[in-house]
Amino acid sequence: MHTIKDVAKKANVSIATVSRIVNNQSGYSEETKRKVLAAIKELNYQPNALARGLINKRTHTIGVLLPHFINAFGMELLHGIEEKAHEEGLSVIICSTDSFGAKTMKYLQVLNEKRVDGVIIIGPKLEEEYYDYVKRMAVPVVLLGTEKFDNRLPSVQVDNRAIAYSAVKHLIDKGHERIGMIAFHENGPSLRADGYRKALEDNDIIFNQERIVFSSGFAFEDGVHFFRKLMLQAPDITAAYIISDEMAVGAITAADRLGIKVPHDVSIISHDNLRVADMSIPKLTAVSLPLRRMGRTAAEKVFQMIQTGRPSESSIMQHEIVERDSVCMLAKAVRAKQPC
Amino acid sequence: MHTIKDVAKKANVSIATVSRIVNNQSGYSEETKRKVLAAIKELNYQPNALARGLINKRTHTIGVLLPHFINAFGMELLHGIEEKAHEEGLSVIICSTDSFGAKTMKYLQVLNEKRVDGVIIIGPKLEEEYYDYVKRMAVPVVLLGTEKFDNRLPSVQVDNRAIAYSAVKHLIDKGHERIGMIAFHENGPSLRADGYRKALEDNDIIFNQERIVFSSGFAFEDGVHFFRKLMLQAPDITAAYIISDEMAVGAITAADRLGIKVPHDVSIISHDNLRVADMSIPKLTAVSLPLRRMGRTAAEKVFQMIQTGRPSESSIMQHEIVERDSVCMLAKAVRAKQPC
DNA sequence: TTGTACGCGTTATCAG
DNA sequence: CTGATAACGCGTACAA
Repeated sequence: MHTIKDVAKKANVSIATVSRIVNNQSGYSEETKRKVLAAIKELNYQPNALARGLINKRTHTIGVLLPHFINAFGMELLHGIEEKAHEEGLSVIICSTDSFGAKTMKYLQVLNEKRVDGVIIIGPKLEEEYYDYVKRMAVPVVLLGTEKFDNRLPSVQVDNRAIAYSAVKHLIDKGHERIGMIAFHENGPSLRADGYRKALEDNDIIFNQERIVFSSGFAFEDGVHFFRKLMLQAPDITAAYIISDEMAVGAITAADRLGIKVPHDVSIISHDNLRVADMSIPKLTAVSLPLRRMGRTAAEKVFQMIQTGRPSESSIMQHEIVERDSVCMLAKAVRAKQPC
Repeated sequence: MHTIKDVAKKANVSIATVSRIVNNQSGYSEETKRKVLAAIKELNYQPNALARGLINKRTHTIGVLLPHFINAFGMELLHGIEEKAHEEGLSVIICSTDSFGAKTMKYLQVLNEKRVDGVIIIGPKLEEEYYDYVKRMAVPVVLLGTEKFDNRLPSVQVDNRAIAYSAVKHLIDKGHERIGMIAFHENGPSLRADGYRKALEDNDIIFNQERIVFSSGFAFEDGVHFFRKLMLQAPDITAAYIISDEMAVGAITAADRLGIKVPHDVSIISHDNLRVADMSIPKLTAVSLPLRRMGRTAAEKVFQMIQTGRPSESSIMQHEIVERDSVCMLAKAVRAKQPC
């Protein structure tokens, strides 16, 4: 591995001159430029980013903390981040912290030692401990998540209350009134459950506690388990809002075993709109989240913050409903005609 | 951000002493150690990895090149890599090169400039250009893939011919003889198609060109498209080997539209055994690849190479067949009893 | 046990 | 236009 010195020697110039040319500043003749470039090519010289970072105080590297690596959800976010980051000349170091555990502080330290230029934290919430640490790191941090948010730090999110509202409203517009929900069990009030309730109230449908069930996860198995529970508690529902695609697929499987036909007997609208939504039978009508773009936006924010030095605004991303085959009109007259 | 100097000053010792303590070498009294540690804690000192890397010539960072970021397949590999790498104190920089394009050389350069300690390249094959470059980088490189392999570099792979053989054999053992296959279209002979053919021959079943169809991708849509094509070309098959889970799910969807019941009319065995395999209806019988472990193994290899300085052996990982509900016995007598 | 001083590969500030 | 030379933050012989 050759250094700038080797190049200087081979080209018969000083290292300062080589540096100028490499960083294309001004102050050299065409002639020397030619010589130096030739030497660089011949020696296959690559500047040492460590030395550069040491002096410039910029590493062109950011760190991404993401819990629950496995699922497609985080994947999409990460993909968006990576894409945008590389466009801006930033490398990304991934730190997968399954279920946001004790490892997180270790990762944060490593990122700090490596002097990353910024950090993106994916996750539903930010532990106080992490917040204190990144604050001391004094580098741009942006939060990327979908649940609560922490307005001490710039973030990119979606409005979960509005999303739930949209989803339930969609069901209502299709003629449903007895609507169930599989929500996520968390400490404190759930924004999604709120949105669900509000949508009902705004449409003069009375809220029934029996029709909402709280899952402990977002996976397929949770879907089959909690859909069964839901149907036991509220057998009269004609539709359900289920907060993840995988769970929705699980629900369809459970329904199948229960002899319930989707959407004929009960319509299902899901959340996220990942690839599976398009692969299930029937295809899932879902609230679509712009995951990829959210990742890109987060990367864009850190980049801006790195450039300007000033904090960025938070962003709420738009969602939309993608209609497919898991929801149908309730009215019997219509049902006959609809390809339900 | 404080430096080793600040610590030295605050503790009234030299930077050499601080350095010794930080890297816990020997040569200092308990007393000074206490003082220094106190100073470190107070100033919240974190060694600068750039400066360290500059002098130690080790960055404790590896790069991972992976094409087709999106799918769950690469995800699992990446997860395994990340897991093991962090266990060994290595950070991982991801470089996503959708469809292994021109960006790859750029990424390689960046990794080189950042002086990563090693590189893992995920992908079906290694372009000559990339090979030349990584060779000049003179850092450990391991290939992680599933198709061909390049014995100039250590790799971790699976034996695709053996896998296809197993899959088809499984079908044969279940009484099937007219077996179709959706293979991947590539330049040159396909290992999987080979294994398929060999399994047939070994069991005295004549190979029929019509029963094999070549897909241009691995996605759901490819599955629906090529399964239809397959059924058109070879309507008499009773089983099929399909080389990706997503495609298999697509095939089931296509079958559904064609009025073909899986596995009742045609059995399906798929490849990879990702999460979807467990989520489809019926659940997919599949050849399971130890993706996560493959990732871990790849990381382990680079780590070993970094430590020892000598090239590692290549590994062929074992596969297994996970029986679920998409394959059933052919014999009619049996079919009645089987939960097919 | 402890401190001094040099080098790692760059960039930037001066002179020339 | 060009070249010494001092940082950047750290590890490590070598000396004390």
